[in-house]
Amino acid sequence: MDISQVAKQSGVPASTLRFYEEKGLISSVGRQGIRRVFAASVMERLELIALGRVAGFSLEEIASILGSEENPNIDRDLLQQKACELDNTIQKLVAMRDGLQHAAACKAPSHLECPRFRRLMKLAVSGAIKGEASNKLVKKHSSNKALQPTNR
Amino acid sequence: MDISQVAKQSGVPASTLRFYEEKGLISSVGRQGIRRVFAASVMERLELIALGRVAGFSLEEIASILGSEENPNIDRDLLQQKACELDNTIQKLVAMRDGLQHAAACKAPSHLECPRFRRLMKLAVSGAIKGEASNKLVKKHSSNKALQPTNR
DNA sequence: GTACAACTTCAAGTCAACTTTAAGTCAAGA
DNA sequence: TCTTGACTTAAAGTTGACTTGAAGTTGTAC
Repeated sequence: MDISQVAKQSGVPASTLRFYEEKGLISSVGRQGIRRVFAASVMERLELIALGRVAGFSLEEIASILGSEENPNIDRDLLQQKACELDNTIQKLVAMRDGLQHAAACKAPSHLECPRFRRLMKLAVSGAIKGEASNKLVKKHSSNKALQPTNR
Repeated sequence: MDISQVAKQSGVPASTLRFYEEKGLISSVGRQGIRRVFAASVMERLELIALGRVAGFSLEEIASILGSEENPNIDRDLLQQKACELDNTIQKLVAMRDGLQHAAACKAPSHLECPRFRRLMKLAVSGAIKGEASNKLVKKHSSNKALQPTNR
């Protein structure tokens, strides 16, 4: 596949594909003349990258999770750790979704005053402020300093 | 509360608090001389903001969800829409978490080759690439240009 | 009453993740 | 052969979310 095919099929702009290649997130199988040639499997990788972004991981983190295309990563501890981080995130988002949903239906003058909303948010919120930094900072920390507790 | 108290208790730097105030995300109840004075309720708001960030919303979106502190937003359609967006995100993240978790335990040489992993990811991934842009770009489009198609 | 730490504003700087631009390369059709 | 259009690189520009710095102000401890 050439870059424009990948771009068309994936919806990811060619400029982004080049950028991702430069960052080591994807790789072309070779060149035809000066032009990149991609394997079909790059599509799957792009989807995983997109997913990782939705999950709040940085490109650098995604790279470390996925490893190189030829020699994929199997750092099981890292995977498990990311799964945990994600699970924490999910729990917050679920509470927030429920909070939003309730707020949309609630007749209280302001959802911030609705006790149900506040209770839901309390659930979601525990540790959210420090939690927010988690995807970014914990990674940073743990790559610098080894096993820090998950709770920050 | 003065800004340093809020900063200390919330973990949010004073510079960020000023930045958030400038952006209309929080507001001080007044000044003592030149210095901001915050109501205790700002803590709750900061937690909601942090949560919104984790959920992948931009500060602008969060502002529109929360409304002003005195006159909070009750655009129920918006809340419902955000709840839906969040639900889509959550579903992807759940599949991804399960995928990561499985990959961490799986004995296949590379998780990209493990059929279970691939099946989980397929679930997560459907629409992830276009989905990723949703929180950011769809908002942009809809505020700039009215109804543009979701695909960029 | 004065020193000074902690606040203030405003402007500029940083960082990640891209996008855009300028200048060049090349395969293919008229 | 010559043009054209899709690719190429390298560098600069953009955006969102902050952070940092410089220069000024002020409440409080001495």
